[in-house]
Amino acid sequence: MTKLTSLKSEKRLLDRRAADQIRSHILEGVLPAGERLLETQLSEELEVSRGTVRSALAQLANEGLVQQVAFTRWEVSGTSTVDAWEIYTLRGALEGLGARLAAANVSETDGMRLRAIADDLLHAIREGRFQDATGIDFDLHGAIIELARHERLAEQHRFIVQQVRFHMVQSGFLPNDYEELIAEHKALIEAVIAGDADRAEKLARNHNDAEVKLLAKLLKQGGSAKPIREKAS
Amino acid sequence: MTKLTSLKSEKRLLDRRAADQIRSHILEGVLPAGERLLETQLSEELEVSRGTVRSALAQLANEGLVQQVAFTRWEVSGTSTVDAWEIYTLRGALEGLGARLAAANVSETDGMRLRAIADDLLHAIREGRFQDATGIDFDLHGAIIELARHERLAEQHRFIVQQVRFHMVQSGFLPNDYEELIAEHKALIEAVIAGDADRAEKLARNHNDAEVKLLAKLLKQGGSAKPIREKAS
DNA sequence: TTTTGCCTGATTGTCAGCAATCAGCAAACA
DNA sequence: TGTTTGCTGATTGCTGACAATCAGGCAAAA
Repeated sequence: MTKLTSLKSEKRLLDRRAADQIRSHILEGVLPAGERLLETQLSEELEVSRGTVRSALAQLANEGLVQQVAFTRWEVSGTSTVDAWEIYTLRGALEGLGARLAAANVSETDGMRLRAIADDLLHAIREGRFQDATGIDFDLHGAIIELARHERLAEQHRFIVQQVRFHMVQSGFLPNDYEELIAEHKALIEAVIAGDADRAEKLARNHNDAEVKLLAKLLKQGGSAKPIREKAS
Repeated sequence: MTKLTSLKSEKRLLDRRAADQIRSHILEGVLPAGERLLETQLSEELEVSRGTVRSALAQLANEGLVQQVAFTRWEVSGTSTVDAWEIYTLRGALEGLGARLAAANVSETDGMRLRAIADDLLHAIREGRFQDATGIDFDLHGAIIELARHERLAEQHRFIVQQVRFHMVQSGFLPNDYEELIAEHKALIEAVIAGDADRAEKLARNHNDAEVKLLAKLLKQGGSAKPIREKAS
């Protein structure tokens, strides 16, 4: 007899599924920043009522992917340089805590798992599959956070990773030095596996430093609050 | 002609106001953990439709104050020792980042403002107004976060502070050494004012250490997942 | 006595329609 | 010609009613 699994997760409610679909479209760049979202139109396309769409949009607003102007409009949010700076600094703090806790919890099988993911990442980069590499990168950080066994931290981390993806889609941002990326990851997971909490935290926090410093520099220069177009044509 | 002010903030939408009311009741302990919430009953008491109540409950679920079992029930969430450990560790990480950034931004007037709030706190404690003191304590930490000029951090901080309040209400927790509390606050704000980012971060992170260590100890001993009653009588 | 199946009242999930509000345009006016 | 004012179509906010689902009780079968 194969292991049975709860059906609860399958039987997702309509509003959740509607949110899933709209979210995918946003994170794949089909719906660009500033794009207006009409409740009626969405309800027709998704074949659900307007109330259900409203509930879905409210969820996405909580995730920061859309924003509403009361009585007027829903639109896809835009991410500015300031937003990017916020996202990466917050990510550093969260992953720092995660790495610290992970180092305290890590088992031998956990360590093997981390090394396996890092290996996948290495291969993806070596073979030029950069799209895959980005996904595996997130997986690796997610795996470390999982080891922290901290539900709220995991929740916040999922949120911030989604924000990172959101910003990457909108800005077309990609890592520019894959060799350094690999080296940093290797050092981080080895520190976690060694149980060196201080070092693991420091490495996790510094992992985004290149981006944060670049963004801070941009802010000092231009201070352009919202370079991404705010209104759809 | 007196200065006019925007009505936008007043004219809050019905579902937001409904959420505000229910939230107050929960955070004041009127609605204890595990208390069942009926959409129909709430809609009658608040004199709004069930749909509006649903929207309000969805917001509170996002804030972690209530939880729903699909097709079955809404209830006020309970906070366990594990939850408390999560809340305080997360708080440390967030306030650490906040203090670091605040130290980089702080102006002279900011410093005076912080010292004034710390003074209020001192007086409240000396005069035995411990209820007020708790509020001023949160204000002080909020003021530091504000100096970080980091909208997402501020948002997360508001969330985690609400969780702290939620847990305090449910567990009846209160600080036990006010003298140490005062000393720690004083050291923290002086480090921020001095612009010593490293020290400010360290102090902010260690501020919760006493609680975190106590909670970690409790977890190692009992490991009671959910001591707060799960179901209402 | 225990298990199984069914039924029922209660509660949540979804829908379609009415009410409130707004942005933009056009007419009236200075 | 530039500005104000009132109108209008479009869109969101809210409501009441119907559909889907569930927990618990009761009775028949094992």
